[in-house]
Amino acid sequence: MGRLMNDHESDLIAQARDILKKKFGYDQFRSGQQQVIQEVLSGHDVFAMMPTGSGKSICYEVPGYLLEGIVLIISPLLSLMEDQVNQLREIGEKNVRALNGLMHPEERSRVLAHLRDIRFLFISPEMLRQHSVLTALSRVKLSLFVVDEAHCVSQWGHDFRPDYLYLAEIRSHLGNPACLAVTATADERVREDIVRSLDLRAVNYVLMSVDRRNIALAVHKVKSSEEKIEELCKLLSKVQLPGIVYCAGRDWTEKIADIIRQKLGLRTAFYHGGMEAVDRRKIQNQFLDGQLDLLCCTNAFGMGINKPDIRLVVHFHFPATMNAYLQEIGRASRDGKQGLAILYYAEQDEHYPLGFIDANFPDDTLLRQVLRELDQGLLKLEKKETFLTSLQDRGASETAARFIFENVRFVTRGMNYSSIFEECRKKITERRSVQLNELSMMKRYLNSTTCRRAFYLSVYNESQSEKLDLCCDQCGLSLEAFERACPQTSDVHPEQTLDWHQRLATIFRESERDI
DNA sequence: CGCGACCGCCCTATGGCGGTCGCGGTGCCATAGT
Repeated sequence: MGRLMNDHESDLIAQARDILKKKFGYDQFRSGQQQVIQEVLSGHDVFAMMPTGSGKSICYEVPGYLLEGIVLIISPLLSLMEDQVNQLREIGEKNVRALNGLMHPEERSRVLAHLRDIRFLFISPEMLRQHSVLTALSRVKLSLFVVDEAHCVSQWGHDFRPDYLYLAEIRSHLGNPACLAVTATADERVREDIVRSLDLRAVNYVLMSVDRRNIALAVHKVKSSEEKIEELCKLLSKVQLPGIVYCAGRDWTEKIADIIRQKLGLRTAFYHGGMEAVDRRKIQNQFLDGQLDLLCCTNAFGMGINKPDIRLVVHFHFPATMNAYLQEIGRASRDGKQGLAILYYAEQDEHYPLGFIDANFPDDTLLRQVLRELDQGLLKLEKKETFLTSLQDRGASETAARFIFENVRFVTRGMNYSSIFEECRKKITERRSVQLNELSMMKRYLNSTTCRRAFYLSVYNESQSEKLDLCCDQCGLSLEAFERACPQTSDVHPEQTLDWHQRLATIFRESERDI
């Protein structure tokens, strides 16, 4: 950073620029890319925080052509992997493969048998822990160990997807290739957590601003869900679309999609983790293709989505952390045009995140019971699936069941069960307090009486450079002002919009009658 | 934590009320059994 390049380094960069032109057709690196690539080519561990859409993938793709060996990319979602593989195929790269559980076992073996022909290999953290995979990979040279969407390490590794916490061990087993961790959102605590979990050494940080100056922000405090729906309808008839509505629960995504479709006639769909993979793919594609005006979804939607013209991100319920919030609103207006992020907040909404935090961990009674049964040999860790099912039968969530499994399995023989209990308790208390702290930061944002942007920037140790015209509700932004600055274009269902004004009038007449 | 679904109670009606209980969001992979 700021230091002068030596001859060797400038030579590498010249080569990198050559690849960028030849393979990807770009003349210049975008902000951040060159710095990351330079550090990667010099063999350093790099932590990069770059906004989505800034060309994160170039940062490992270009080095892939200059370094000897395989670029291994750890990717959190199978659908994302699929997209990433296709993108590389589109530029004519044949030596790119994914390795995951959806593949036929035979095909998987074939990939492992011909690793030397591969330049880019996409893989899930779970697959990476398989013996056969690890053995095969340890026999070849890896040029780079990329952790894509690296916030998952911190967000999911400690409970939801524990395999994320084994990446450091795996990397060391694979001869410690240089590591590139990339994400769009990680505050300082999350960054430290990622660096520690991945065991990054002498790490170079490339941190770009998280400020999305073209997204106006607002928090709208209400009393009830009914009021939210009313406000949402009003909003949707005034501002530009397409948009996303984030809800805390699956049921709400379906309910809101229904209401919007009926009341406003907008092309609306819902999306959540309870749906079949094919349906999810279908809805995602429809949204990307511009066949939908609005998508109501849980936090299942969004990772790896790069649709440039999303104009609106609504939070019908607030997310559990500021990182998640930034991640979600950051999906708006990637094309640089003006966008809007509006959050509806009712105090009772807090029960969602509180409930989620609770469901992540076993309660004391279950924990004690399970440990006693393990001690007496009534339960066995050797049969993982049986163990997990047994815990879930007693009311533990899948995550809580796995929490016990992961934390008990490596306990040394000499340890007695009451001290294991205390160890687990300690860990639960720690993790819970981390999550409660993040929630309380989120609540501070919601209740903030100063500039929203200044607040979230301060969470990332940044400060605001200059005042924006369309900043946030605390800086005087009103829906009317926003509407004036960004009038709804009439190409989105004008007849239904008119229809809605008539219906709104009818609703008001009806409610007057009720009073 | 707090919601909504469900149950049982009231004691002669098909409803309303209060208590209890379970659930809630994110996704990999395996393996057993057809």
